[in-house]
Amino acid sequence: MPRVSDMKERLTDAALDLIWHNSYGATSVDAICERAGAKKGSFYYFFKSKSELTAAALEAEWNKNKANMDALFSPTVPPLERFDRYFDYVRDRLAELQQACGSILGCPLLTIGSEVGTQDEGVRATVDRIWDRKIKYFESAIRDAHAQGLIEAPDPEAKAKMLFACYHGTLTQARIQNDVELIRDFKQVAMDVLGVKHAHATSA
Amino acid sequence: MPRVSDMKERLTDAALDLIWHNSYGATSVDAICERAGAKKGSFYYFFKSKSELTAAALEAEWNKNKANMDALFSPTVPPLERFDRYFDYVRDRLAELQQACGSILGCPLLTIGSEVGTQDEGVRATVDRIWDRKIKYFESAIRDAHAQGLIEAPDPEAKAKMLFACYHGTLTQARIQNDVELIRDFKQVAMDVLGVKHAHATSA
DNA sequence: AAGGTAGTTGACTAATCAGTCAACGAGGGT
DNA sequence: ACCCTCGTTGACTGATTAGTCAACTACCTT
Repeated sequence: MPRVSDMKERLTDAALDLIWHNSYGATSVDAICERAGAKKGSFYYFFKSKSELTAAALEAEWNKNKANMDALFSPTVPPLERFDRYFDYVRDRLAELQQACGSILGCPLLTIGSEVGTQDEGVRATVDRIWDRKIKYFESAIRDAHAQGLIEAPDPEAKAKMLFACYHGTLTQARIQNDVELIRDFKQVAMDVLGVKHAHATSA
Repeated sequence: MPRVSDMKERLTDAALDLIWHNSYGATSVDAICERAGAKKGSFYYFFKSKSELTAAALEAEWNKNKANMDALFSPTVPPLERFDRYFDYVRDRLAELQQACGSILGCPLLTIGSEVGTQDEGVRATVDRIWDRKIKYFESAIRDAHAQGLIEAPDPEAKAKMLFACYHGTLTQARIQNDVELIRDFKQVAMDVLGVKHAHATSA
């Protein structure tokens, strides 16, 4: 057996998978262990509770995705196009996962945050922290778009927050109705929320 | 003991309360019984499972709120004002509940739907059904606004769906961050999504 | 090659879970 | 006064839950 173990990562991967597919409450420590190929004792060697593992799993997921997000929201990309690329990317990824598991899964941050936010401050704070980091991509793109005169957005932070919330509402509706197309339709809504100037036709 | 019992209603009330405050997974049948002042046997006399009770609780909540929704979205009210009143109403109600329980609770439909949607088809279908009914209020207001030339919305159903999704995203963000003010800010976003014609200033 | 340490094991609690059941109670209809 | 039935009771089951623990293993350092 290797001196440096990959068990911690196997556990966070398994946890995020199961919680994202099902829910926090419906995912037992036993199930996580089974999927990770770990025994109970190993679990509690690395994490002192299911709650702490969940927070760790969310952070691990963030770290995995960060480089990707950096690329999608690269300042070299025209600001409004960054949103387009991001929304397309998420939709494609969720469609892929749907092929594999039958369900549109939405965003784990929202799903988990909404479920345990009022009961588990540790997980809630983690969701909040990562949420803020992701909003920064939106905020920066909005500020750039404003600077280029593409939109009128004197308060990029507020606008980013709102767009982020709307996007997650759409992802969640897609999860509940198991319909990926809502995410495609959102791209126009995003332009409306951003107030893209040359958009006269608000629907289409 | 009364021939006609109010136990069924006590159980649905207790269930919705607990599930809304916490979550479906974190709410046990025992806890529901305790709050309703019922014994286990009574519970399973009225409902054959926790899942069935949850669906019934959501329907009961809908029935309680329907008259109120009808009033808020009365055709006698100017269409865009209906949204204003509705958003204010929900914000006030959530702020009230926050006083009582310390948390912004968001919308139980989304919270429950997002949590159990992939695992419990009965509850998911119930959420979906009620969701559709509520969207009809939006749809009708949008159609009226379009007819009056206040907005450009050739597809009121799609627009209503999108606005509803955005609104629920905002409610959920408010729940996760325990911040009611997001709901106030949403009113401007709603106007953007609707594409209200005389809105040049998209933020402020 | 000796020992320390990072990691692993599986059996073990004690609590809680959803759901069952046979027996009981109190009205209302006749 | 009768029974019938709607509603109630609480003890029960068996599975599952999160979390504990002392013993064990294999590698790395020295």
